[in-house]
Amino acid sequence: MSHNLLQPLTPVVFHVLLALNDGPAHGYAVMRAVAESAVGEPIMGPSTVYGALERLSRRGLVGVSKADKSQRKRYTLTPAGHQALWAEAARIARLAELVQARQLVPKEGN
Amino acid sequence: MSHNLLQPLTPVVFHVLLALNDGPAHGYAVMRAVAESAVGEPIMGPSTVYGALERLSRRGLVGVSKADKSQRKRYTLTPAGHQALWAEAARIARLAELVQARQLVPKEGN
DNA sequence: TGACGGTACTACCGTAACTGAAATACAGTT
DNA sequence: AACTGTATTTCAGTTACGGTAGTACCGTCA
Repeated sequence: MSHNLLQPLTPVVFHVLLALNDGPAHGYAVMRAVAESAVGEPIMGPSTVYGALERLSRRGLVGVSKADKSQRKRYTLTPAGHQALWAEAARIARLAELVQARQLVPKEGN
Repeated sequence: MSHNLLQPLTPVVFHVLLALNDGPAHGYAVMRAVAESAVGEPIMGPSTVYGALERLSRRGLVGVSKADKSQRKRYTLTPAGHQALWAEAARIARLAELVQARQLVPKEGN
């Protein structure tokens, strides 16, 4: 088993993997999905998302393939990518408990 | 309401603020607290923690003062720091729900 | 047809953050 | 005096992030 050596994930990376967890997609679709799941967080422009996809593919967490004859690329979550996402999900769950336990989580409007 | 312009927090920063939430402390104590609350995440050495404290004080999220005649410095969470911590706690809670909703969160040992 | 808006991706580049390694300093013990 | 543990600093290297901007393709609607 052993760990993958990239934890914790940065926000972009997490949202990108989360998007791809719903199935393969091309970059632009990932961008939209990220924009949706990351409401409240600062907007992530193209370079941020595509940059993350690029880095992730270099590290083997996502696979890339030319979709059709168009300019599009199809990004897919690899097993390693799944694992990284799970690990991060677990981390987040742990942090959420921590935060609960200490009774942070205030209401909107401090 | 309005946002503070530094979100999301990086892991170090989050754990540091969390540590200081229990009350003022000096750097070394923060280091130990961080090591404790960040179990499972990669170990953060002195430069990481002190570096974060330094940046946080520059941004006014923590205040610094000389403790006594010793070399120690006393770090305190400012109101802005509290707010940032709350905001991050809220973000984490949101992510945890997201993760729940999508039924990530596997069991230990994948 | 030609302007326009939406889709889809790429390139460049500065800033800032993180982190390892190592050095310093002081206090108390042995 | 050597050693251990506390407490902090410095330095240097890498990487990620994110802005701005540019390319390209497609459909549509006047």
